[in-house]
Amino acid sequence: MKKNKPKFKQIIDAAVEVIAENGYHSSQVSKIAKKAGVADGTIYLYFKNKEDILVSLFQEKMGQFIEKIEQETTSKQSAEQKLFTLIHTHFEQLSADHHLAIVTQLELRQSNKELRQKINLVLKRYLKVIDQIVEEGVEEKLFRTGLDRRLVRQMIFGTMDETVTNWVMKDQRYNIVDQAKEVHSLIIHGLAHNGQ
Amino acid sequence: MKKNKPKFKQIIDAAVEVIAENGYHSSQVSKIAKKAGVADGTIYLYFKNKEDILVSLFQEKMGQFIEKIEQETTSKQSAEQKLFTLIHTHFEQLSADHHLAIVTQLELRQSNKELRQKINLVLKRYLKVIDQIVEEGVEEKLFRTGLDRRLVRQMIFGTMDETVTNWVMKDQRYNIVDQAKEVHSLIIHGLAHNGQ
Amino acid sequence: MKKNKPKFKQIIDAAVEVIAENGYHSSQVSKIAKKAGVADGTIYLYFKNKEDILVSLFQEKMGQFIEKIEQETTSKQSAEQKLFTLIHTHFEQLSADHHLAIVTQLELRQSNKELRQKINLVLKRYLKVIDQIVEEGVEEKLFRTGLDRRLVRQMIFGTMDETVTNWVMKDQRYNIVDQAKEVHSLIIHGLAHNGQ
Amino acid sequence: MKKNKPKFKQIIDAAVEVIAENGYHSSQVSKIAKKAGVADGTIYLYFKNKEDILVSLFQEKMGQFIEKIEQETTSKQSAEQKLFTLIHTHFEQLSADHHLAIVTQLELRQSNKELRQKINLVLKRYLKVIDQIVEEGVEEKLFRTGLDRRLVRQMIFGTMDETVTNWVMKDQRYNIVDQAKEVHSLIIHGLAHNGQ
DNA sequence: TATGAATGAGTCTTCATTCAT
DNA sequence: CATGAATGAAGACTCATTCAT
Repeated sequence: MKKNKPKFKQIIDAAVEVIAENGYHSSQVSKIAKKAGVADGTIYLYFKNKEDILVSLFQEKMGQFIEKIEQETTSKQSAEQKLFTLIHTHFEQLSADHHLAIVTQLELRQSNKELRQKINLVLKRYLKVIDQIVEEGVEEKLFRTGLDRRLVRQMIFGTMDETVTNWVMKDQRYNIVDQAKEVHSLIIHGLAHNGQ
Repeated sequence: MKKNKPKFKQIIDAAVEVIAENGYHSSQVSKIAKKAGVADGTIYLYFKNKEDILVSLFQEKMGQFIEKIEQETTSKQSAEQKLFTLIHTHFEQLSADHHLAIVTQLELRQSNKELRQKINLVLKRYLKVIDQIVEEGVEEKLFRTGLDRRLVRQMIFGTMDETVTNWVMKDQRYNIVDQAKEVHSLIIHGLAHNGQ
Repeated sequence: MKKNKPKFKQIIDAAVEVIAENGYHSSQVSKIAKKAGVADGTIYLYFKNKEDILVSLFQEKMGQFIEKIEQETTSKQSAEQKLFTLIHTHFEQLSADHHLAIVTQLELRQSNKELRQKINLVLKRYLKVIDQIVEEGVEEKLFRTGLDRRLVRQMIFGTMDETVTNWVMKDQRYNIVDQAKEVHSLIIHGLAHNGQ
Repeated sequence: MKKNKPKFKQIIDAAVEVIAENGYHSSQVSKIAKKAGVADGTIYLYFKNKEDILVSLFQEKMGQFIEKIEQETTSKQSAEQKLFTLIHTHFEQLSADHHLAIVTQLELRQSNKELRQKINLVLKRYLKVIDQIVEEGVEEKLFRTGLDRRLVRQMIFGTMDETVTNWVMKDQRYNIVDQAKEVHSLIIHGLAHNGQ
């Protein structure tokens, strides 16, 4: 598994395309191989099995995804700005890669429990970023004290995830990046009147 | 499809059990038939095909699920109370049926796009309940004006859904009903200080 | 197996219709029962099994078919006239019952060897009629001597059968009865010049 | 479908054997694969589906069959000799391959309408050969004028086909090639006295 | 006699994976 | 490293037949 070989990335990129275009269950190894321009057998020189393609795909793509979010957020001053940047960058990146959006929001969820747990492992790094921003917010006295960290994380991630999934299922017909501000506001202030 | 025949429900209940215990991909029709105590062929007297079992399962179980929530919420006075009741009843019902929780949060998501769209059709009724509560909240001046209804709905549903999914993936080791109050608070007030 | 019960004929008539309309392989017992207006199980009070419906169908319908041919031919004087009448009546009867034509020429041939041998048993009576006409023709010195009886029978039956089959496969678009004269002539005189 | 691969022919030959020995309806794909010495899945590298095996079988075998008849007949001078050669070669070839005789005369007729139409397409080439011989016979003034070409073709093909089928159903217990002369005579002269 | 709900044996086809070249 | 032909396990679905009512 030499991850710096061009063929490794070639195959992963082919997999994203094939899965986005055909759906998870119609994405046979042979189809991915064909799109990547290699023989079926070659896949198995770079990946242990089919599931390993998917795990690697997620690691590779989500790795970059999270890295970008880390970069963008650390440069911001306040927790509030950081949270906005996180939401904005999250939406922006998936908006920029339609294939990836389909794959992460819809197709990859059709995998079995085992694969999903490996995916969650990758996501942990993202959740930590969220946790830290929340921590900072509390320290800055921007956020309430006594917040259940896990629930907060679930609200933030759940809201963004549901928002992106709905956008994908509506065939990405509107601009999701535009909604970052409002989502941010909802998370910060909730539904109630500011004054309350 | 004779939905009032006892065998119809027998098979659906067997399907919930089998899928929860074995996972979606290891749930062969023959396994469901065996658990239901009928012959394989009998399944096809009550369901068009395997996918139809899943769609019917979701319709049947979610129908009851949503009905319960509708009942519980309408009796409450304020939008705030209604929202709390919705969250509480949502958690309570899934908490009471561990198998169903696994099936709806994890296994049913492994279905293809087509099935998921049928599932979304059923969910629409639930989303309407949420929408109406939000509407009432705005009218009562409890909630802010100018809220993007779709985003609000996605925050509410996404937060609950993510919360339940995390609970299921943690093997339901803690009491999720206890969290209804905090989730409700997060949705109403967001992260910011009340005083802001 | 009380063959004079009306239901017996009811089922056979339904079978002819169903097979003609749906083809042999799409003619399930349940479909025949429905068309006959009886329950599936009732079929088995009148027939041993599905194959028995087909054998009975052939016996019943071919019995009448052959009987008619026997009647028509015996009244004729010469072997030449008898042969013409046989061909004409053969064509006429199938022409008058399109469903039966489809069933005997196309659909019933899709049955297995065993069933086909039972069918041949029924046909024997017909072949005997042909044989006797040939015999008479030889005695009348109308036909050549030294004819191989079996081959002659095969020529006569084969020609008629192929002619009807072609007509059925061309969706019965022309009048086959009109061809009786020419077929008769071909069988009597063959291809050669009369004068030879 | 790589028709020049040896495995293609291997499977077709196995299919002929299996169908001749077990009958059409007891000829499972797995049985054919086993006889051909390949895995079940290998069948599907060379054939689209089970029906495609049968169509290909008929095309392959009948192609050779007709080609041989074309070769043998063209070298003959008169239409009369050509017709004899056609009948003789027809009988000879099926006589030489007992399995093929069973398959073409009995088993392949158990296929559905769709398949039979594909088979008829292959047969068209054969019927054209017959038509041309008849045409030549008329030009040579050997045959009568005013003959209905289609009926003549049906007499010739029907007689041969019925003759072969009877021989196969009698378990090929006599020598059919010996009958070519008499069949030829019947077709040329019919039943009537030469002198008429 | 008549019903029709229930049975369960039987089979084609797919596709991830291997391995000889 | 790369190939791609070959493998073979696995499963949804049909439908003739039965039998309790």
